[in-house]
Amino acid sequence: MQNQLDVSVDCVLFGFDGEGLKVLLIEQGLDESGSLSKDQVQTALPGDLVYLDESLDASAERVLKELTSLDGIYLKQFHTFGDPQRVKGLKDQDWLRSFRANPERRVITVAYYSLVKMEDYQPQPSSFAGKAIWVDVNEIPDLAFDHNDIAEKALTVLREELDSKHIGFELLPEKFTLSQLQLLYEIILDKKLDKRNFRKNIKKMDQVIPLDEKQQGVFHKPAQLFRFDKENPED
Amino acid sequence: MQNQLDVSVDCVLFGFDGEGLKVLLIEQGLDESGSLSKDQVQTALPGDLVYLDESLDASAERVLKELTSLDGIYLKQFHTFGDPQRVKGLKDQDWLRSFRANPERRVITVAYYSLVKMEDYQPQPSSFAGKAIWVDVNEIPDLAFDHNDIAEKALTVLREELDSKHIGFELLPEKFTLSQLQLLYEIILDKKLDKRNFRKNIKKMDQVIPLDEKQQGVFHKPAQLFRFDKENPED
DNA sequence: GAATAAAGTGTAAATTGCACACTAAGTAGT
DNA sequence: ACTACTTAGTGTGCAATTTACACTTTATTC
Repeated sequence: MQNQLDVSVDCVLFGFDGEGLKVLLIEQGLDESGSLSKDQVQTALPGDLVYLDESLDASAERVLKELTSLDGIYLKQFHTFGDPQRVKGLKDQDWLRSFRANPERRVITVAYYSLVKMEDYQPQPSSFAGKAIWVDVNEIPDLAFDHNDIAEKALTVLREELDSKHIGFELLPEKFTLSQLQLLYEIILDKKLDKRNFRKNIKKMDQVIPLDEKQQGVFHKPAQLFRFDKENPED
Repeated sequence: MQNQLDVSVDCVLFGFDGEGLKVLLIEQGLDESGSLSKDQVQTALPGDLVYLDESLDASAERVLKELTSLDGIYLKQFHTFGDPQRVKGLKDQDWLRSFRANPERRVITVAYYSLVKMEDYQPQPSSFAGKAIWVDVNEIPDLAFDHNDIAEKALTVLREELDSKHIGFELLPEKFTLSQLQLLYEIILDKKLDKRNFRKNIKKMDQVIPLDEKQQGVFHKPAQLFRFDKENPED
């Protein structure tokens, strides 16, 4: 009595570059020859099959680490996608065959999202067969499988969890100004926030610690820098 | 390139009997002889392997329907459990063998929770090999696999989603009083609520509709009855 | 008709959320 | 050194929401 599906993890990796919210995607060619003709490029979320002796969380961490060589960053399981046709029924089965799944088999995927400081991001070229690219969340192209659905849901969940979990900081550099933080919130939530009210709220959180340091290299009033203290439990 | 895991769904089915919040569990004997010696009984959440051509949601609905023969009731995926040892590494592998999974294989499970009116619950004896029993959430015995973790997480998620999704009503009989509803909320949230404030909040929701009918057979002032209108979108 | 048991109802105070505009501090250019 | 520019930083009043709190009503039972 078995059903024998393949199980993968996919990771929606968010980054922020000061302009827009980005997602990391993998661009992958059809063949291994290295010759990428434009219309044979497939774009997908980073993901991999789960190893037989590895937990789901460990698997997602591994995918993340292969991309960024970073440990201990925010990573959250948010949904499992298991439509029978999500992989099998695709048009371009040739591409599939060369990618990672046997097109005769069904793959369900456990999706995680993750927030990384782009300053820490060090692409590891050899880890995925394709090239890693950052794409603005508003400009995500057609992705493989149901990865557009996965990315969309990740963004929805990020928005829902942003306030309650105070995770926005994870996307900023080590030291940041409150204006940078506010801009990030505005971009994620896709709405303007009032400066004074925003600052009032932030200053209630004692995970946000002012530094004895000011912003440098700007031609206007330099801003106070802050850092985020992960260890300090909020409530 | 395959990993070949088994995938199941497990369902945490909540019910309310006016006293406490209950969970439906399946009691299962070691052998098929029908002779259940007490210490060979295993208790577990209802669940099953996902069929090869069936979506995860459909699979959870099927499990639910096998138990209750009910359709269209609230059912929500809340987490996927995939520790490599969650099934394989158990002590009592003999029992496992007879249950539903090959102990040599790894099973990951997508967990759903669901809310059912106990008045609607009609156990379908033949659908699961074992006997279905309602157990108070505070008195859940040792369950198979990691089912205690699953049940605990389901309860956490139910608490979190109770307010935002207005799903408490799903647990009450067709016609209910506000006191019954308040008691249910108090039990789920495990705290006392203020009667007047509670009623103010409920009366804001236009999904809760007063009936031209009063409670009968009580030795005190009879209460107004209400029903819940699922169709009316809240916001 | 008296006792009992739960239903049902309003108000005031405290808290939180929201809108709103000016001063401060630095840089760049003259 | 002064002016223009640009973003940082700060407080208050009003509205809305949340919280705390106690008595009257309506039925049943004896």
